[in-house]
Amino acid sequence: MTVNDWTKWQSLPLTLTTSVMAELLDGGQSFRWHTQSNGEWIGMWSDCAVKLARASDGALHWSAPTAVARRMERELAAYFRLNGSLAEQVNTLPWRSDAHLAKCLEAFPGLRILRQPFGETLLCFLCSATKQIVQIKQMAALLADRHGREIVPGLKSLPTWSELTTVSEIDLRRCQLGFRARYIHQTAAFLADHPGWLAETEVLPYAEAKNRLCLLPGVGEKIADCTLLFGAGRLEAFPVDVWILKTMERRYGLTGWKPAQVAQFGRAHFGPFAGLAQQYLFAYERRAAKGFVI
DNA sequence: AGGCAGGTGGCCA
DNA sequence: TGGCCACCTGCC
Repeated sequence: MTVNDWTKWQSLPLTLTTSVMAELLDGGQSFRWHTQSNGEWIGMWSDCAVKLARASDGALHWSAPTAVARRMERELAAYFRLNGSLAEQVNTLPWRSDAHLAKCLEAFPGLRILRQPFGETLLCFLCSATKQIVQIKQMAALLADRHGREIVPGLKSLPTWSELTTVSEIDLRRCQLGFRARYIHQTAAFLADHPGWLAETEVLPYAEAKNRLCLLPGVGEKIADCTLLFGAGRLEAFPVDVWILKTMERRYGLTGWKPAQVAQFGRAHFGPFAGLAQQYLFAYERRAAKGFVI
């Protein structure tokens, strides 16, 4: 395939620093973006593929395979949540009375929550248990390469849940999934037995949707919250992982609190966009761990 | 070179 | 309810 099979660059109404762009695309929300040697990013979701480039002034531009180009504008708007006002949502967060939050917001200007396909988000976060981002990305890439479908030559989608029902647990393990293979295999079987279950769950109110997701093998509170936050636009979801647990202890004094208590505190303290706050806190704490800030 | 990693489920008391 | 611990295995 040649460069002519991709559209010319078009403007995406987002302006980001290099590091916020990396945090957005590669900071643990999605595991399907990859940097290329020329600094461009290439990302995939559903049957979409898109390249992103950042101009020196921070403005983002996109290009897509001509085969999927016609609906990309709409797809991009949904994926990057371009219709909701980020500034408005950020402004409702309690940054006025929460100095640490204010610092996090300042450190990652423009960081937002993605709106990824529900089923894929569930799949990726089923892969995420006690794994780092690099490894989760590898699992996802292997799942796509071996069991997904070709979007355009050289780029493959993740398998759908229905496609996963035909994949044995052994073959899943060959995708470096380890003990997660069983969860994914069993979840695929459950979803095959319950047609429409996932689509219904996607549109349920937050608490009900979360309860239902937690019925799936391998899905607990954390993975359910991630799936709802990054894959269903439920910005009130407040996933609590080891990083957030550490942050809430270190910055908010919640020593000895259990994840469920911290989640409840998070939703109460940060409000209807708690998940957005979570992403800023998460990004900040990870950067701090790398030694860039304290 | 080994310990550890964006958790969960299933045991025990 | 609360506190272990096994579960896989490829990176830093």
